[in-house]
Amino acid sequence: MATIREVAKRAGVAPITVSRVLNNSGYVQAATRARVEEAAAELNYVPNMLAHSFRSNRTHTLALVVTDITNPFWTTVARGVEDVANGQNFNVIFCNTDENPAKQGQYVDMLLRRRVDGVLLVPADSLGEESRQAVEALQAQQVKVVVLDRRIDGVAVDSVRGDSVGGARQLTEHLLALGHRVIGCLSGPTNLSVTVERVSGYSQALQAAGLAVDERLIRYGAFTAESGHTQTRELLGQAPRPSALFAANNFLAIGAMRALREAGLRTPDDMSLAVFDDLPASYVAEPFLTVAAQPAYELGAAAAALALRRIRGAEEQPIVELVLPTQLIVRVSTRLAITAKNGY
Amino acid sequence: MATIREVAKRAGVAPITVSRVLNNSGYVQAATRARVEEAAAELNYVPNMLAHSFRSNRTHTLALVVTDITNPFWTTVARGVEDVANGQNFNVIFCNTDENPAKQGQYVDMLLRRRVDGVLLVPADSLGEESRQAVEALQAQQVKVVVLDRRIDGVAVDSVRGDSVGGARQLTEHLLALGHRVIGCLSGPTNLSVTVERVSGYSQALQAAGLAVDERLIRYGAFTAESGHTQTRELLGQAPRPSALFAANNFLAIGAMRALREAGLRTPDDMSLAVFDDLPASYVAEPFLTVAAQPAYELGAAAAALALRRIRGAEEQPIVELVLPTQLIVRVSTRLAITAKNGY
DNA sequence: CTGTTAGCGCTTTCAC
DNA sequence: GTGAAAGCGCTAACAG
Repeated sequence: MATIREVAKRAGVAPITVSRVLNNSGYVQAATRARVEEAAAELNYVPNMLAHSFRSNRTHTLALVVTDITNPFWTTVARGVEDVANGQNFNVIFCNTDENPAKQGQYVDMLLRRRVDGVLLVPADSLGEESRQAVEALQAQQVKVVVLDRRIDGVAVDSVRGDSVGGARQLTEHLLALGHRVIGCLSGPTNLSVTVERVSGYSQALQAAGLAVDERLIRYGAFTAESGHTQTRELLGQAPRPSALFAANNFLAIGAMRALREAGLRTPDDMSLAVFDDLPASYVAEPFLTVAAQPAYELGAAAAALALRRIRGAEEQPIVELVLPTQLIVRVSTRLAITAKNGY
Repeated sequence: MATIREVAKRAGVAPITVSRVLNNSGYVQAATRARVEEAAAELNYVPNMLAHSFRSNRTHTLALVVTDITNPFWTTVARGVEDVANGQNFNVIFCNTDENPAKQGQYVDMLLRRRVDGVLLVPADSLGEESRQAVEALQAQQVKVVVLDRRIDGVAVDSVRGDSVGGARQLTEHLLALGHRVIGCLSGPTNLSVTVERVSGYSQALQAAGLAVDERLIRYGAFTAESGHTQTRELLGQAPRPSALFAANNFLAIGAMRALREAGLRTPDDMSLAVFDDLPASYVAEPFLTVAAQPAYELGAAAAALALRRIRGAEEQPIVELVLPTQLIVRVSTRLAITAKNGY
């Protein structure tokens, strides 16, 4: 495997000149450049990026640390990241934490050893101690960090996320406008900012409508179909029984729909369902759920762009906190309460 | 940032001893080891994997080159890859080719420069020239390649894929057993082995049942919802009109369902639908489609394991060609032809 | 069991 | 514009 030295010899120049040609750095005469390029081609030269990275301390690598790439939301985010990164000659390493801070910590160590230039982090426990430490550990080694989707408090770091409060409020307002007065809230783990914010958006909408927030109607759990199933069963088994559900994430909604079906309830006839996060159009033949859609691709793309900007040297710029709006898409899983079979 | 030299100085040993401790290579006395570890901890030492990789020519990195990570099938494969890789201290770089051989070529160049240890490649044009060249270019630089999902002929390379022929035959036999005699076939690009094999499985089942293969019933296109939509409309607009459809991939089925709905046809009452590839359970509230499910996670895991095995030095082992069986899951999108409204 | 020497392939620094 | 020298941090090869 040819080295830069061999190319230099063949072109009759010094290695450094070859380096300058290949990296487009410094001035090289057109004729010299041509000779170098010819020599490189003849030798089938493949630059050794390891040596390059080692020497220059720049790996041209981003890491995307998500909870589970299997969730279509993260998949779409990932695609946005990859497209932007690839466009700027960066590669992306993917990591799944499964919402596990310990696993997140291991990944952070690995990424530190690897000297990745930037990390896009979806904190496993955004409101906990460990995620903040992870960010600080990364930043201490000059790794550019962008916090994705969730908020971490008490640390100066760029962040990109969807408007959880706004989206939840939109959906709840929509349900209220349809006449629903008893609205169940399915949500996630309490240590995540998105849970807190979405429940908060839900509560805000109720209060703005002059309604009291009934804690019995708010469930917490995991952002999974199983948890959505459990939470829904709990809500169905108690009084007051809701005429509509707000699901704080797509998987929760899937579980809710299963529980409703098992209980012999139909959506939207017996129960309206409004959901945070859409499913990609290619997954569903007949879009059905009323959702607050986050711009998943754009979130990923923006986060990558932000990280790359810092990596290119925008160190002095002020911290960026990007909150992208959600889009309310009314489909057929929600309907007027007055027409619902249960009489609300 | 502390180096191995500083750790060595602090521990009163030579750098190489520190290296041996950190890499668990060679013998080191327990006491020495303890001192080194203590020194490393005190200095908050983070090994420089760049230097390590550069020197040892091993990056501990795998690349997964798929067509589009946004397809839930690839997402699941990716998860399998990542889990196995991470378990052996490897990281994974993801690349999307969008079925574009040129993009694939660019990625291969990049991965070559990066000196990744292994590449799991879903060839963009498996039956074309460029994918074979990509594999050969990689192998020429000692990169371990595993071809995923699709077949590339004429090159000695490990491969892992689902049983396309068998799965397609299973589904078609199922439709035949239900009494369907005119079965449409929606399929993908002709330059992919999976297209050829799935159409072949479809044809085999027909022939085994003593039926002629009617070319008018076989459509080709892209593995997308849009194409499934188009292909279905074409089939609906011609004679003989099928009473059942076989879709060679999940996205095709989504498009087919849309086209059927637009045409006022219901599944399975007016048209049975059997599909290659399942959707992950967490995406669908009510699993509906009769499918031949590929073990997506296992495919990814097996491919990663195979690559890692080669990387660990199983150079001399014979070429492995792993074909994992599909599982027929009969749900409610297929039914007896005799009961169908169109009178078959 | 531990150390010395050398060098991976490239780029930084300084000279011309 | 181009080059010579030095060295990034680590480990292979060989001593002891």
